Amino acid sequence: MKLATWNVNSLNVRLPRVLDWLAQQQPDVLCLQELKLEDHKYPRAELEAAGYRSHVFGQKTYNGVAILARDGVEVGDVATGLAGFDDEQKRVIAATVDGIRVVCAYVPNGQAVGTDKFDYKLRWCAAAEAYLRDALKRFERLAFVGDLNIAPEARDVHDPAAWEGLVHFTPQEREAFARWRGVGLADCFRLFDQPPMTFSWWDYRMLAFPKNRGLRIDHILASPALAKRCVSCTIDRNARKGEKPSDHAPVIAQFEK
DNA sequence: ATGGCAATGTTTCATTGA
Repeated sequence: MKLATWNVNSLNVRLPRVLDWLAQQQPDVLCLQELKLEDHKYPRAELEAAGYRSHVFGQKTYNGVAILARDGVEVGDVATGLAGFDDEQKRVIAATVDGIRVVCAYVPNGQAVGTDKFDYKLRWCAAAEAYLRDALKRFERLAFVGDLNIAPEARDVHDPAAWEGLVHFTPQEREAFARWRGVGLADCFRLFDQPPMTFSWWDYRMLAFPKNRGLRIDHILASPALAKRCVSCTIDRNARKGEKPSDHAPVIAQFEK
């Protein structure tokens, strides 16, 4: 199964690029974040015409997530939000897809250390940990994917010295990511040799993309039973090129049966 | 060879993102 995740930074704006990308990559499952639209404005018909069925948890202006599955791929048990964590922001949708529990998440940005938003991010990450611990008891094959908004290690940051202590690369956030790994999830990208300086997000400003000044903050994490079936994990930086790109690139993992 | 913020709504600026 080919599984991908992509923060599209407005599906309204990005739809043509998403359709192109689906035609080119033909994933079995695509998890989207930052739809920035309500469910009734979701371009369901266009995506169905492209051969994908969608499960959507949308929100106006901010957030919003979806799981798309190629026609013929079985999807069941759709759930939204983090059970037990009261959250007005639409950041999580989960579904069982072809026997794999897929949790599609848009982790809060956190703005800056010391702000309410940073506290919310840390509380959110702790709630996600509890959610994942419970999910791992119920689903042998589990994938936790999305814009997790944390660069887990120095090699995931173009300039770790400059970023140390800044949001996305604070010790507290790295610890939160480590705890997700601690419940039994593997970072699929690091199961393989990777080119150095591979990132999934680049600022729109300051020539960040051409200079490759990015962060690896989009991830596919897998339970032990799923990780051992992972045969590749890559980031498609080509999707960051050209006209009107998202500031994030898709992460793609392939799992054998 | 990439390109020098982008998207949204509160809309001609403010807010948010990362």
